[in-house]
Amino acid sequence: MKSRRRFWTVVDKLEALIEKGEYPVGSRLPAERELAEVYDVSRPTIREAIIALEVRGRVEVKTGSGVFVTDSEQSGRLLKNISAFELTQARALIEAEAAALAASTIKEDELHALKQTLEQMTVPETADEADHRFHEIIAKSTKNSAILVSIQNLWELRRSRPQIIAAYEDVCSQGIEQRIKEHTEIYDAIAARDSASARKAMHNHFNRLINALFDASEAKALEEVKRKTDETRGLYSISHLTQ
Amino acid sequence: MKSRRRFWTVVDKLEALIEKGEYPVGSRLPAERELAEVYDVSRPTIREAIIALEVRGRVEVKTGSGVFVTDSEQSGRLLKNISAFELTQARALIEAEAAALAASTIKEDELHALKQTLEQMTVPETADEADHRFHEIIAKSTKNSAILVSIQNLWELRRSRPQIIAAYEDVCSQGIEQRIKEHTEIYDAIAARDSASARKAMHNHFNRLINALFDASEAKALEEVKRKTDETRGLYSISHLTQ
DNA sequence: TCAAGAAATATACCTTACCAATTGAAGGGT
DNA sequence: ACCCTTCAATTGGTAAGGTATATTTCTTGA
Repeated sequence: MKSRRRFWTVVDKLEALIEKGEYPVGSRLPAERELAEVYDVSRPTIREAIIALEVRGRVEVKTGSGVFVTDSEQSGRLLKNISAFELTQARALIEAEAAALAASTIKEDELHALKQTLEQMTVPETADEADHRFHEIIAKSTKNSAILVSIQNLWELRRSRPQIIAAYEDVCSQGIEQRIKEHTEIYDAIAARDSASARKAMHNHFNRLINALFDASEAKALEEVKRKTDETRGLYSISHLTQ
Repeated sequence: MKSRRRFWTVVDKLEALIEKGEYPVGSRLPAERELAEVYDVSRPTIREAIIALEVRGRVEVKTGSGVFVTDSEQSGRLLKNISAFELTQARALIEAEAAALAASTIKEDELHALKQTLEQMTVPETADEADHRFHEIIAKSTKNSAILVSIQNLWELRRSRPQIIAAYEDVCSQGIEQRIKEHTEIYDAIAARDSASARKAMHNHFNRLINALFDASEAKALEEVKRKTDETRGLYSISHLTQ
């Protein structure tokens, strides 16, 4: 039941070579016919593999000239090294602005849906999902798809990185009333169409999260690590950005 | 200088049909040979197009059975409908916060590199590239990878959507001195480690861009369209968000 | 009648072989 | 020194046909 299509194996091999630095950024890959011979497949199969790499953004094909390694695999590398602190800070900045914007663009039905998530947040089973929906409704209420996808991307990041999931799990379970209180403050500000307060409330929400993350990591850390953490706490704080 | 490879046009057409609902989620596409006949290309070309769609996650190929439309084209659908206004507003909000953050996290060498881009901006040939680097250096200066990738994603969006490219081209060419002045104000604020001013300067920069975009679209629009544009101008304005 | 197995069919998979279009460099003429 | 032509290398694209796999249809036996 193997039977992966042949070009995928070629894609994997070429991608590995690019990763390894065998084909540096900007360099040209061997000609189609050479690759066909090396990997013992036909030329169309090589073409398919190269198209897959092209769609993935790893290479660029120049007609009559050759296939060249693209620069872009940097962002993929970046994604792997994002910490929970960075993610939270980014969400704080972006979602605070989204909340401020939403305060003036949100519609009644969205406001109603937002209030409903607050109620769902009191039930432990649906709390996490409600949290997600709460932030997503605000993002959608901005009526700006670019902001929405930015926030969705960050959420996806949180969902997909194991280390970040672990970090959040420690934090979310504790302080349920606090969590609801913060979300309620955000809701109230948006419902009152108060952009500045909405921004502040969202900042406050995430600032508490960041500090909770630090506390959690502190609890786990050894003494010498603890000292380092304190030093960098200031770097990821957002409290000084509010006014 | 057209000469896009043939399979891309097939990809576009198939994607459009999927988008349109001609091929609903879960349904099977016509056979290779049929598609080859319909679009008047060879079967390998059809195969290439399908592989591109597969890598993009739009379809799934089942050997011996057919190629089926995949469910998860949601976010891809969103990306297609982002207007230049939305993109600019999103950049305004996010990059303004990035600038505010960078004002307290930027290092001397980054500040130096930032100043260099200002000089390159005076040369028309390198102005656009310098613009890009200017914003990228600020993003990197935040020392937050999540913010960096968010900003990079938005830039990639600007680079890849033809309609957005067109909209920006009309605007960027005009008012070079103004553009440099705005960037200089941003630089000065960051160099002075003044977060609030940096945010304000970045807001100002993008706010001018948004209005220029509206003016450009107004110039092209007919009378009745013009009226509508005026009505929605308030929706994408960010001036009310600054303090 | 119905269910299980076998054959036929439809489909994607992969290859070989060929020609066309584009690029870039080498070479020659001014 | 410069420009133009030519030519080799490369990718772009096509045609035709055999292979492997999945699905459907048909046969056959209980």
